[in-house]
Amino acid sequence: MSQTQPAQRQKFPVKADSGSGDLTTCMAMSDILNRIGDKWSVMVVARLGGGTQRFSELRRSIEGISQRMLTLTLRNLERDGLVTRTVYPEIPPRVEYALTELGETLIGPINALWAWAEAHGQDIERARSRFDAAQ
Amino acid sequence: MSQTQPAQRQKFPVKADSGSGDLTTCMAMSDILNRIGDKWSVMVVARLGGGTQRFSELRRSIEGISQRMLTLTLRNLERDGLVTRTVYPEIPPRVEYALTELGETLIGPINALWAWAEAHGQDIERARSRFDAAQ
DNA sequence: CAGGATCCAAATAGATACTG
DNA sequence: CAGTATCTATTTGGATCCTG
Repeated sequence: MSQTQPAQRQKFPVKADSGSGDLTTCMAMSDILNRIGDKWSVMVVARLGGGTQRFSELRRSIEGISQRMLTLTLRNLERDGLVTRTVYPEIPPRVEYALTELGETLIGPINALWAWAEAHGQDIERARSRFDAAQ
Repeated sequence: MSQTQPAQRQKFPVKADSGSGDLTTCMAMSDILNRIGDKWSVMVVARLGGGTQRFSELRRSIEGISQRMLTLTLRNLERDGLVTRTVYPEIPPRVEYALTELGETLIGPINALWAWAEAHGQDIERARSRFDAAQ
């Protein structure tokens, strides 16, 4: 809704040239999905899209996430260069997380997906009920 | 997406108050990600974005997918109303899969993600190496 | 050809306890 | 506060065999 959408000139590699040209893209895609397609990453990125947040703020704002999973999710996002982790050597400790520039570029696509979810969630729900009833 | 049926969406405890309406979207988002964020769904949808395909065509075009996973993935996509399954009573059997209208609407967001993956795959790769080296 | 059924290995997630 | 460390439960995914 608010974020900039990256210009998108590229069509799908559906009609792949028979070369292996977009195998790399497939792999990259698979990779990306393994990263942001997990249970919590998108939620975290979305949250950080609103600005820097501390660990406990994230934990409170993401309903249902366990401490462990938040830690792991943040670690992985940091590893992939999507999130920065800043430790302030105070007592009690304070650690702040923020999106990197790379992380910010993800917000566009995520928003697109978010919008889709918002628009078609009920369609899926209904399709599911119909399908289940038919069994 | 298991041997049994469920693949239930994540249940988020809904706060009574709000006014933010954010939680519903969160639930829907969680839902969507559980569907299309799995290991193969996006690949299958992408493939079907190019038009109707038979089971074995899909299997060949999606490197590394097992028969079982393709079956399960297609079943779930069908259940969610994203894909249609058409059986032709011939011998040997022919089964064709295609996107529904709902499924087609997913292609936009998926393309956005795809483009992102294409554009930033190397960045992630490099960030990862750097992070791992720093440990 | 397009799967269904089983079995098993691996990856993920949650709960709990502990720490600087 | 912001984590680690463990242990366990659940979910996945793959291999293999079987069928109309």
